[in-house]
Amino acid sequence: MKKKREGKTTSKIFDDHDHGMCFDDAIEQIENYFLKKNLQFTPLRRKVFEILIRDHKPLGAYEILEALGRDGFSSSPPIAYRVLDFLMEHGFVHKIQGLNAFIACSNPNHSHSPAFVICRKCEKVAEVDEKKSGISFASANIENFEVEKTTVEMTGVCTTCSRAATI
Amino acid sequence: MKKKREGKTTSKIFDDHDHGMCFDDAIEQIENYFLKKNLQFTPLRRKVFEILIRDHKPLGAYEILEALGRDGFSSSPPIAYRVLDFLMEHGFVHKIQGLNAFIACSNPNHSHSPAFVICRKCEKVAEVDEKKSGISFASANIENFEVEKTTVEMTGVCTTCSRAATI
DNA sequence: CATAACATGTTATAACATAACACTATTAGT
DNA sequence: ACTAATAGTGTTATGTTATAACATGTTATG
Ligand SMILES: [Zn+2]
Ligand SMILES: [Zn+2]
Ligand SMILES: [Zn+2]
Ligand SMILES: [Zn+2]
Repeated sequence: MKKKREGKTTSKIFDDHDHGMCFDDAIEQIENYFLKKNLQFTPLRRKVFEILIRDHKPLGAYEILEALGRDGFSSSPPIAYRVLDFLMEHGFVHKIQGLNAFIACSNPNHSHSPAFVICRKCEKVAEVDEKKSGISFASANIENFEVEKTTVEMTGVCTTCSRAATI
Repeated sequence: MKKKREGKTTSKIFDDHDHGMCFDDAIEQIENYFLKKNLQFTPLRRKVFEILIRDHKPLGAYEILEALGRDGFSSSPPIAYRVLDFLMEHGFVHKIQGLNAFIACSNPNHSHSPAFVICRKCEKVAEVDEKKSGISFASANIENFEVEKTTVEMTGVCTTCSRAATI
């Protein structure tokens, strides 16, 4: 019995989402990055990234594994988790904590503290930057603490879904 | 084989943590709230809250279950999850997504969007408010989206731990 | 080519969470 | 007080997410 995230259709992430780059651009960017950093963009890593960037929505690790299996790759859990960890280290994938799911970065190649907007009805997710979100981390200096990583997720309902509900 | 969160000592949450209220105060506040709202502060709910407020650190659901078992309560998973859901609904408990753990609220009885500061070394957690965190949600109005709930967690290293590392 | 470092494959298991249903206790009407 | 409805708890089973440990393959380097 599966939980959520199964038959949802995908399109633009929210009406005003800035796709930023298409599939090909994303692949090219990650290729260049790996080349520059002397990292191996192996078939497995490429495939995992392709699966995530394909329709650019959050996928659970086991959904990614299924997709890997369909494409002839091994599909035991560590395969996915290892590659996801690697891609996250280099900023090409983020984890959505509130969904236990992973999503391709909308804005790689510049260091950033991503924030996510998550519709709890259609489960679309948009990655937004500080300015767009209205959240500022700039002054997030807690006394006696060195912040290394921030998790910011805003859950709610997108206009499309709230309109649909009132029809 | 257990994972993290096992033998850590507890004291104040970070050096400058404002406890806000002691154990007895916390219990009194929750009692009053339940009374006012005509909710049942049952022995089970009281015990779960006591376990969490006792040393005021994040606990996994299964740690709470163990504590319940030790105190003569049933300790099958739904027991903990149901009570935790209930306490979270009413703002007395928060979930720390990055730790899959639950913590008693440091500032109940006023609606708030909590932010958490998490030391990845000692796993102490402080609940901070917007001003203290330097994060402002005030203008977090995303176009085409109604934000209902925010998750903000800042992970890093507290001064105590970073000092300990350089000795 | 040796060898070290990196990457992947595999099995097993840990850790976290919920579904479904039974039973009990409390509350609300009559 | 009786009864029905609701809320709370108990129990079993299972679903879901993630990691440990170790084996094998692959790639860079001297
Ligand atoms: Zn990003
Ligand atoms: Zn939506
Ligand atoms: Zn709180
Ligand atoms: Zn610390």
